[in-house]
Amino acid sequence: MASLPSTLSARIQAVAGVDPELRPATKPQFGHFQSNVALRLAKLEGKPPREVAQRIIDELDVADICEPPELAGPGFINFRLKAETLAAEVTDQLADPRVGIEPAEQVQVVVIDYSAPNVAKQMHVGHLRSTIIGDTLNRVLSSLGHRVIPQNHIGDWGTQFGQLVEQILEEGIDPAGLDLFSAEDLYRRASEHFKSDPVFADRARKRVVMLQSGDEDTRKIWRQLIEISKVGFNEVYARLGVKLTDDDLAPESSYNDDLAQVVTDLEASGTAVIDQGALCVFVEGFNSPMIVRKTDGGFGYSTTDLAAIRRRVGDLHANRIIYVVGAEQSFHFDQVFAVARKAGFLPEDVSAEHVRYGLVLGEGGKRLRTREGGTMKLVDLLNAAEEKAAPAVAMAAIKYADLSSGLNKDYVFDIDRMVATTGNTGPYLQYAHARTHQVLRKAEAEHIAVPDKITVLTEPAEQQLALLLPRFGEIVNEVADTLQPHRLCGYLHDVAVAYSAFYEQCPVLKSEGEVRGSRLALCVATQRVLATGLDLLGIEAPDRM
RNA sequence: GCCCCCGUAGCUCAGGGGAUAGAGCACCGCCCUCCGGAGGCGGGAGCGUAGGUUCGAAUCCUACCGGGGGCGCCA
Repeated sequence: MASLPSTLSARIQAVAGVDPELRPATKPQFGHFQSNVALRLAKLEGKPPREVAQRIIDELDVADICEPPELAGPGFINFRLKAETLAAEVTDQLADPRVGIEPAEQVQVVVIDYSAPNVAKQMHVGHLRSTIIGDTLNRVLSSLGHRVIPQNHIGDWGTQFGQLVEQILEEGIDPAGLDLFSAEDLYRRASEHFKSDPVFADRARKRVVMLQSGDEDTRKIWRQLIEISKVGFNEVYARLGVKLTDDDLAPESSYNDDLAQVVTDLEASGTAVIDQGALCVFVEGFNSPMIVRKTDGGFGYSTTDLAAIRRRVGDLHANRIIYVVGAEQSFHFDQVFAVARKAGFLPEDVSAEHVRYGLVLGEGGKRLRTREGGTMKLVDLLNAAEEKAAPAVAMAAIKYADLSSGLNKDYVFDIDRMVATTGNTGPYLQYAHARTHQVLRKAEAEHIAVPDKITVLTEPAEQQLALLLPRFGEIVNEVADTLQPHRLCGYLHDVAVAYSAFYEQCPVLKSEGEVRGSRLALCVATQRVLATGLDLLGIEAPDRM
């Protein structure tokens, strides 16, 4: 079924001949929708804009869905929907089990790479962004019917594990008894030991080789470190309510066996060449090559990422691959994608997108780094939030604070602002949702039936709300296309504001007859949009707070 | 040096070429005999600079200034 705006848009286009660029009105006094088509046509036709607009209005036949269009300002055409048209639109949405989210015409397999914490280290605030942005994209794309395959690319490989294992052996620690707190302390000790003691450093390097060559004792300790890390990660995922499970783990180490083949293929095809001792891929437009095999014969993370792309395309059959990784990796991913295209690992019909989010900055806009002492563990943030509010509300505050601003911008970390429960926040949306339930609960207690139709929309506050609700599906599509969750946040905030205004200005239970019934139905419609929208953001929508 | 991102209110942020640039926080003043005040209403204050494209620019282009990030063997 064509949406109302698209129907209206088509009618205007039939008369004007071009896309009317129908937009929601910028102000209530301009009606519900506006078009600037006359302003653009005026130049072509060599006539005054208002004259062009008037001609369009005269020829336009929209009397069945709109009040008479109005000519305004320099040549805008303003449209005000008939109340019954608006009511029918919301009623349709009310009857739709999907709340207006239209299933995608082309179902895709979408791989989303997100979270990616490091083994034997606690997650920090930077992981928060990747985790919850990825979780939201997962939910949004899934809601449209796409098959989403999360990939949690945990850091379980590399030279640091030689240091860790060696330190464990030296201290005689049972790694199974560690948790992420003590593992991170161990990590620090191992790192310092490595720098200060050449003998230890040498043993650590040899231990890396043992790990890589599959020495069983070394592998056993390594596996235990991974196990205790998974426990820690899963605790955080559970608290955050994100959907990641152990089934989604795609650790770096899982690509080890593919790396040699990747490199062999690159070399065989002539894509990679030896330069200064290292095997490199040069791609036009990049001022440095990608090193796929180091001079010492080892592989770096670029090679791992190429192997991951191959698996995602070849085994997982991805149509779209999304990486939720910090903006500082932009060059890396641009290069990985370019090399993968050049090597034929990434076919033209598979898209690869880097959802880059800004750095987490501390006070004063300085980069927040563990080494600088400005340590903020993710669990500390969660704990701080839960000191101020119940868990569901605290998580809503944190998630919304993170999701509601644009991604491609550095991010000033302010714990007090993040856990605020007033203003444009997650709790505000939850509160609006709880208020819809409050009204409906009372209606039920008083045995007042809730109709399944919106019939009366006379008050401006009712109309504003009714105008907003049916846009839900369109907004979800926008998020799926642009991968910008903050658009959904902004929309839901608008809905919550509109509901608050409605709530203040339009008594529901105190009104009577058809008006009361219609307003109750509007409460249900609002409740469903807020609950569904919050769910897409991974935010709980309690019935009461 | 080269490349990328970002400069909007005191602070943190929205603004898909269109009408008088919007929120929140903070500050000031109001609103509970009225379905829950985690709320609502009102107030002051802003597009880094200079050009250009356009009927129209916060938005597109160029230069400059300022901040951040990145640039062959860490991941």
